[in-house]
Amino acid sequence: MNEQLQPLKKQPRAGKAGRSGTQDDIVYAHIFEAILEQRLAPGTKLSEEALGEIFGVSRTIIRRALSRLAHEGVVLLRPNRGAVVASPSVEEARQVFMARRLVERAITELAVQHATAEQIAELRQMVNDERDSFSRGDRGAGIRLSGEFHLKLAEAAKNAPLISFQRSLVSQTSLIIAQYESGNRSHCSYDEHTQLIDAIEKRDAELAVNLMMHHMDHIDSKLNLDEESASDDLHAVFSHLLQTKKPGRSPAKI
Amino acid sequence: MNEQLQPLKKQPRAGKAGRSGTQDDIVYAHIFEAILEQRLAPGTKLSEEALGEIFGVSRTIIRRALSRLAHEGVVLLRPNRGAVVASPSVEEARQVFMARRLVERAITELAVQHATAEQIAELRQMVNDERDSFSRGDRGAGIRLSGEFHLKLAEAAKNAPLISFQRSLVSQTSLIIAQYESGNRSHCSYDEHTQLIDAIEKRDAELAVNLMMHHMDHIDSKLNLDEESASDDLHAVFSHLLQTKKPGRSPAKI
DNA sequence: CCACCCTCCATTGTGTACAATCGCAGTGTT
DNA sequence: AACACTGCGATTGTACACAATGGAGGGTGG
Repeated sequence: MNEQLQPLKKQPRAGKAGRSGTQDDIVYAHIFEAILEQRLAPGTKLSEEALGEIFGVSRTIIRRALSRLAHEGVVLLRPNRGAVVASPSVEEARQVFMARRLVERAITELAVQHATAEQIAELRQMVNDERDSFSRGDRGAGIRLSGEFHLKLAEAAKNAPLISFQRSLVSQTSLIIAQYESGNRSHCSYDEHTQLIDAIEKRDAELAVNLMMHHMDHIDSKLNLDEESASDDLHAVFSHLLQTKKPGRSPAKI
Repeated sequence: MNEQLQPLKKQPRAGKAGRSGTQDDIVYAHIFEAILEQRLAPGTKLSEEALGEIFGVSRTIIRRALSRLAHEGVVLLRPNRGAVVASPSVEEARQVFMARRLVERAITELAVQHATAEQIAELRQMVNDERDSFSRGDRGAGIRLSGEFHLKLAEAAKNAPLISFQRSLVSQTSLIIAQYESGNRSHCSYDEHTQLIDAIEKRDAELAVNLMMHHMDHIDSKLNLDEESASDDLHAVFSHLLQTKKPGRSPAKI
């Protein structure tokens, strides 16, 4: 319980996910990354004091980071009860995916119009990084980089509200993938990302949109969202305990 | 400087925009409403201490409310410099409107599928309130209610991420309308809202979407987004002071 | 007279103490 | 034995004190 990172007071940019300036960004990034890499399982309680001790900052900072994570839907903030890692239900996952299809289509069309050569180069670089991560077997980094690819694409679309929305959707998607992805398959084949970049570079809007939609299909076909897997329905979860002897109210309380 | 609202400690729901429980919601709602009603002009500085004194709470609460407003794009939060009422540029306004078209189309289609009779009744009630506000000449309340109508519609679409995004877009749109709307015309003709509800009730998706798109057209056609109106360009703003005698640099300081 | 710098003040950023709240366990009652 | 109630412990919610930053104004030197 006494371990603590270096106070991270002003180190310009720390380890892996260390972003720009302020402390909350660092805390935010570290927690987010831990969630994506499944070092923090859905439902895990995120105590302010414990986190504060770990990162060497006060609860004030932690609180801001948690608030931001909650706003993006990665963390659930229950009043007076503290924060837990969100555990999206199948229904919530469906809603996120529906919204993403909508946004990704628009983003793709806009990116075809506005992406600069420089941005396209950056996108290619990101795909490389992503491939490296997967070949190293670093699944968490792979999921994260794959998300950052889609976020970068949103930036190429040059529409601030869409970028902000996409950030939230990508975060939640990453969490959903971490939670629901079946087996060990690489979830976001970088090959599709490459093809997509090619289409954008050729300014072929129709092709790019088609590729993106197929990409979306692939992503959610790899998830076990089809009625099975972890359910919120207590009856379903404990159905093996339910004896079908009498249809009375006996199983009502576990 | 000494005036202060009643401490608003635990009054279940105060005045006009008083929402659910906690204090930040109240502060948030009051500031937001003040911005919409143009009692707070774009660019106005929002000092934490001053607001804290006005609402009778500590800076902590104010800070949270401001942070939330900033996240919705209604307030601009400059590090170490404090918060100001956002003053969206023409370009930003365009981006918001583009995103709104996208979202409203999806919301309309989903609402046609999922809206319950009860929700439709609520929507009709909101249109009535909106009409009342405008006939009373209460422009601020009108803009706000009109926004809430679109938000209610989003709720009928039953997609949490879309609702959240729509909330942010509606907030920003309201600010833009307050800032750019030409003259005294009612900006969001409740008539169009009524027609839209009718189409949704008849489950006519195509008609509903068409009406919504026309509605969007109307809204931004009423705005002076076409290069003119309140500009960021100081030279343009103060052009009436510029004497065309000499093209020297004399007018550089007012 | 203008430009630069330096000090001071106002305001925000952060840490921490105290208060309020919730969940849980122990106890008593039916 | 099961339920309800009450007190306790732990954790979050709020306020406030102090530190740090940025801007404005005055002063000095060129």
